[in-house]
Amino acid sequence: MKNPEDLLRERGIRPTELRKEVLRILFGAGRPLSWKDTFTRFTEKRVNKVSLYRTLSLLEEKGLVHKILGTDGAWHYCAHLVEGKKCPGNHPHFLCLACGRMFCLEDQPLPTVQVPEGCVVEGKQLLAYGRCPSCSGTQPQG
Amino acid sequence: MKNPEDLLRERGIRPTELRKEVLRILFGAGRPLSWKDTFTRFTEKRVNKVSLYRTLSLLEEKGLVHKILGTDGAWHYCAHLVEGKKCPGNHPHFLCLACGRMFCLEDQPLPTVQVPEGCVVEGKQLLAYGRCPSCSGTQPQG
DNA sequence: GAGTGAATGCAACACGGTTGCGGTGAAATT
DNA sequence: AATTTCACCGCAACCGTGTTGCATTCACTC
Repeated sequence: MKNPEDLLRERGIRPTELRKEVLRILFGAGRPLSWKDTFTRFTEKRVNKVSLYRTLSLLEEKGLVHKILGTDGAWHYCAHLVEGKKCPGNHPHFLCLACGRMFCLEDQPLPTVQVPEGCVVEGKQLLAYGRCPSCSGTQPQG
Repeated sequence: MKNPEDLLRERGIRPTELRKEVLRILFGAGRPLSWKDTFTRFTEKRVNKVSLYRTLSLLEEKGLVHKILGTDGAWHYCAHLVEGKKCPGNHPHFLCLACGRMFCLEDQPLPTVQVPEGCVVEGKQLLAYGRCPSCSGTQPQG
């Protein structure tokens, strides 16, 4: 896997400490993180809230991460790797309403959506929500 | 079509003027309206913002309308009729990023989503977004 | 090392939505 | 009809997510 610095340089983004650390956090999580999730993982280093918002937006604009809107109204940013490549984001997601964690459902494609004549589709997202194994009380192993 | 008062009584909801008017607005629109959309349609009568939020939430809880989250983070409430029955909401939606209007795509079902073992799905939503015919500059008739 | 512009930090704001509480008014009871 | 009751509504204040404007700092270039 490429290190955060190289990933940033490839895209013409100046590889600052903040950006590298955010990438490390997102790749390390392996699932989409909200701004809040990311913020709380800066325990020691205390990051500025605006800088974090700007960094997440930048990474998304430059195509290094993808974002998904949760039913809680918060964007979740995802940078995990799939078969060595950055997760492309074109798949459904599952949001746990109890703990707020979001998961990528990478094995499934997004369906084709038929839109009315003249509509131009720029993107789409499919979100399932409910309870994750940890929160449903019906975990496979008891 | 039943009038708003009967619809409310059937569900054990006290049929106040505000609730009847909100239902009239939502049924009249024929597409999902945000709080803001609904608010601005009270031009003459000026409604309290909190009461409108509470009314929309109540109608949704009681199953008279369904709600969809837009990429702008705002909920859209829908109460239109399909073949004489209340629109059930289990279909994709299209959101115009330019004008903010949302449309139901009733002819299509929501796909089945395979979730990890132990996950409990309570709901799902499929949102396509982009530009509606009025905003895309590619309308069928010029 | 000086200059330059991007990146960051700070304060304040915008917007969608909620909470607490007090007043009002319609329905039920006497 | 008067009283009681309680849902409903309105007001003010607040919360969370995210943005904007501007000053400062930092890193890269020359």
